[in-house]
Amino acid sequence: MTRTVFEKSDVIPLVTEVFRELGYNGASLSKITARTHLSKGSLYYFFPGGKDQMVDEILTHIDQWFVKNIFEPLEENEPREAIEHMWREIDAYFQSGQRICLIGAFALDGTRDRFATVIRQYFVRWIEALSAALVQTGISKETADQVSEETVAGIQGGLVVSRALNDDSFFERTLARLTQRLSTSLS
Amino acid sequence: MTRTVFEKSDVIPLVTEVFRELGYNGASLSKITARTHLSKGSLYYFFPGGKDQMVDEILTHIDQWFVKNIFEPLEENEPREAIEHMWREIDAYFQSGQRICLIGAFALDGTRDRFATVIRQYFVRWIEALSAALVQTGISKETADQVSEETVAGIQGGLVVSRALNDDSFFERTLARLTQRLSTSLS
DNA sequence: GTCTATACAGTGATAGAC
DNA sequence: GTCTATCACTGTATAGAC
Repeated sequence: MTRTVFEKSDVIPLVTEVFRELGYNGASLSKITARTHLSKGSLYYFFPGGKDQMVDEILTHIDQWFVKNIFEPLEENEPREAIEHMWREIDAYFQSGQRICLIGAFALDGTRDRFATVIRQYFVRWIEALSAALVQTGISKETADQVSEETVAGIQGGLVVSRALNDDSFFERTLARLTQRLSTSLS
Repeated sequence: MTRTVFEKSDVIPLVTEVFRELGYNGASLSKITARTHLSKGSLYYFFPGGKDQMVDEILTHIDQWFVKNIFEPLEENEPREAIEHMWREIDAYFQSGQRICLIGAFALDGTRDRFATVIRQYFVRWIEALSAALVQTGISKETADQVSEETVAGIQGGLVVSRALNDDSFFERTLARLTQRLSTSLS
């Protein structure tokens, strides 16, 4: 009889995937226990506040990942390099379109209002960080804002349609088009 | 004591808005009864198959609307005119971003697998109809396909981010950018 | 075509043993 | 930090009166 002992840092990624696949309401406690192999007791040990606390921590966790791996590099590093880095990270993170953006999905859901601040901040910071990097390369603030909005929305749209078609290549093509548009606006 | 009597054609739009706001799992029968002022009994009279039948008919209803108002015009009318017509209809349909695309939202949800065929077909036909119209204007099939994919994904992304930011103007700007891109590729 | 009453499974949450 | 047992409640669905 094996007995696995977890810490919270192990649990969050597990629970995240359940919400990503099933959405807020679809991810019932029994579904979560089934897929994580953690009992309700254990789940409530880690998250006394229940599902709301789970989602709160999940969103914070995702946000932190993006801050560290995408936003801060855009804000602090050499801009052209940081932008190339962003494309590689995004493709890897969304697993070429197989993985959706939980924050984007929650934005469409009735879930939005409950977590409005985190959801909003995530997109605001992404767009602003990208725009600031573009300005650094010498293009105008106006163009930079436009291109940034187009890029971030384009990624989200690529995820939606890629999943609707059940075709990863759609996301890949979307990423390729957006990358090219962005580098065109740089030169 | 007023007593309202409905037919199915009255009921579908009402129920649609509940699913649009709350998602498949969020739209419980009690929420639906509360917002439509129809009892469970009446709901099951119209949809004996329960929620699944509701969603089936809702998606078909939405699809038919798009076929009639967007896809067929693109396929049959003068292409430039049909494309301009599409932009106007899309802006009105999504109420400048206040209304989400239910089919897109379901694509992100665990709901996708249950209604995979309708969801897929909707996007396939939209992209193909738009591409065909573009080819009619004389541009190459390759470019037309690219621009069509970019446009349809862009609209979806605009809806996601607009709702995440709780800012209708984001959707309006997205539509404006996409319109311009599209007309640029025409000339 | 409307409704209420009812059945019964699944839900989120808690208590307490190990 | 793990688990099972149990709670009140909400979920979908059905039956039958009007």
